[in-house]
Amino acid sequence: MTAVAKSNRLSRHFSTAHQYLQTLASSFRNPNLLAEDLLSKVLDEDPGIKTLEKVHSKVISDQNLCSNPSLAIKLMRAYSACGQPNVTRHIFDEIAELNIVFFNVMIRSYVNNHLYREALLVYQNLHNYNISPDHYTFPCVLKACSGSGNLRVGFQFHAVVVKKGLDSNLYVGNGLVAMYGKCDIIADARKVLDEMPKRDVVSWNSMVAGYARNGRFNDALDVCKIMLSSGFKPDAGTMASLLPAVTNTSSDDVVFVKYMFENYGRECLVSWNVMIAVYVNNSMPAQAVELYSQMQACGIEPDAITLSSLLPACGDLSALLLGRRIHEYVERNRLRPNLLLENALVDMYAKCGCLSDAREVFDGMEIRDVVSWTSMISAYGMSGQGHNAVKLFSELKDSGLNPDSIAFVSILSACSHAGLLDEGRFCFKIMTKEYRIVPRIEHFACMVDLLGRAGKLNEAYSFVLSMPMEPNERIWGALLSACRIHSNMDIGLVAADHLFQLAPEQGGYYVLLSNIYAKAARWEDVTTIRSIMKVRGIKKMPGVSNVEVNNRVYNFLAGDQSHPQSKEIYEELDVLVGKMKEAGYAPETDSALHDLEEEDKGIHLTVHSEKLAIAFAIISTKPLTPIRITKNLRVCGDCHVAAKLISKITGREIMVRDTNRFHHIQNGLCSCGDYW
DNA sequence: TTAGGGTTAG
Repeated sequence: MTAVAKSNRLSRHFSTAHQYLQTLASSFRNPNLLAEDLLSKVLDEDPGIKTLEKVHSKVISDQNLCSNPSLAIKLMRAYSACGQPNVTRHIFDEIAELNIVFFNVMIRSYVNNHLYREALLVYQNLHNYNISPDHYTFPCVLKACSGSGNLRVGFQFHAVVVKKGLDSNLYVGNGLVAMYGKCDIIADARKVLDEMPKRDVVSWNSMVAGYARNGRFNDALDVCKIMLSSGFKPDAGTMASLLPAVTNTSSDDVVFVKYMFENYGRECLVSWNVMIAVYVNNSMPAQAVELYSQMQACGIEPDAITLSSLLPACGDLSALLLGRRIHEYVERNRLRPNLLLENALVDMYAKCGCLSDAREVFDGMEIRDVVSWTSMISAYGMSGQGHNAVKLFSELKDSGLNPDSIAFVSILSACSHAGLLDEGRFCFKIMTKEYRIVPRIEHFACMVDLLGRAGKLNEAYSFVLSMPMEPNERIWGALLSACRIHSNMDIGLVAADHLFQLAPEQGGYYVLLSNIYAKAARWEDVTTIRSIMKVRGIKKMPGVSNVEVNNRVYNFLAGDQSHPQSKEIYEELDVLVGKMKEAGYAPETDSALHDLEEEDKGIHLTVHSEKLAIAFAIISTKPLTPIRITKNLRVCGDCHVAAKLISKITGREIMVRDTNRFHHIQNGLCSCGDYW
């Protein structure tokens, strides 16, 4: 009986690695059972590190097994799969008679563990043993080149491959296409592909990936079409390859990926994951959530990648109930620890305004990276808890991790929202001096916002003028916004002038300027701006408020009457306004003054989208249930006052997330301290 | 043996 046949026979009797191990002891007593077969089988079954170590010690303790090359190779592979390439190396170094297979396994172990330099050094060592690399060696070392950005060595390998006549090998050709694609030498990748005598789906997908990572969606698409006409069926890998080209892209591109998904991918989890990611990366969170429910209806179980992709959509939509369900699923299916997934959970809770839940996940993490810290810092920042953000930022610095550029955007923004002028200035200083991070325009925008909100308008303006790059819309926007808060006409006009050049179609800036004029009682100028807007056909983006009630997200526009319970909603609002007036509420009836970021001028303030969403939540949920609103524009001053009063009248906690931040409103007070 | 799917700011 051959070894394979014996092994197959054994595998019918012993279905798990655990059973093999249990039988192992008896195998030494029973000469009819070969220890080699048993150990070999255990190693083939993806053993965990503990099982692996047991097998390893058995091998070491037996003279015959110790010199068995097949077991040695399997041990090397298994350690690599457990993320322990150093142990793989240790075994490799002990082998008496090395051959190309040992070298290939060693190189692959390093590459799979991202140790590209080490992999290339092992390749160099081949010459000392007079061993020639083969068609298994090159795909691996080519990957080491692209992984380490070592294009020069990549070119050398290509020359060696041609010299050895290995360029006609499918795997080597695929390796070359992938290497050139990842090193952004797309023309060379294409040349290799075109000259390959034989191609498979991996060849095509590697080319698609090359174009996609260079943002060339149309070329990637053309390759898909050639692939189809050559008789190859795109698969989940094709979709996954396309993904980098389909972020913030046109709706046509999204439609095409959807077509691929519908026709070639509905069977495979990876395709669902890609399609969800495409929706999320193109600001289509509702479609991502919808697709996820279809996926569940099809009986396809999500994995950690599905959920990490979907959680940002929950955050965007403030879909807390779905977010919580996902969290429960993660716990139930033991998907933790998983750094990316846990980071996504922290962020989801933060975006849903659940700071304590976010902190609980953060505190429970075994390993945290700079993304984890940044998510938590910005969670505090968004909620106006600047001091907590500063405290956590200081802990991040002490943790041994280095805050990166994004972490600094978060902390600067947190300082700005909380009016922490000195702390913000300090952070900007250490970013450049201590961490040697070159400030990007985002950092400057945060500083302008910080200085401007705090009333240091001249300093903010000087800061803008001293910037090493051309100020953009965000910079002037932050300055104009600050000028409105502090009624600074001179600087406000300068900022507005730039904004009308940079973004002439953005209605919001015209409104901000008209607010400044109105506050200065320059009514003629207010009228002029209104007429300019009318003549140019400039409209404000309509305000939309979302509220999650009974597992569904409802949208409201200003003056919305489309909801089936519209009559009850307006009746409730009337009752509330009555009570609010008793409590001293006076609507800001002067349109120019309250016209911050709000909806259509023709509609009365009481029917702003936030108010409708609040009234709907009140009649649809049990008393004292917290209300969570998400708005696509900044909350207007009148709605802020109204929400505070409603929280006092109804005893409800009201959380409003607008484009900038959170307002946690309770018992008549807001977490922003009216600083926003 | 080869490709390919995930998290953070503004």
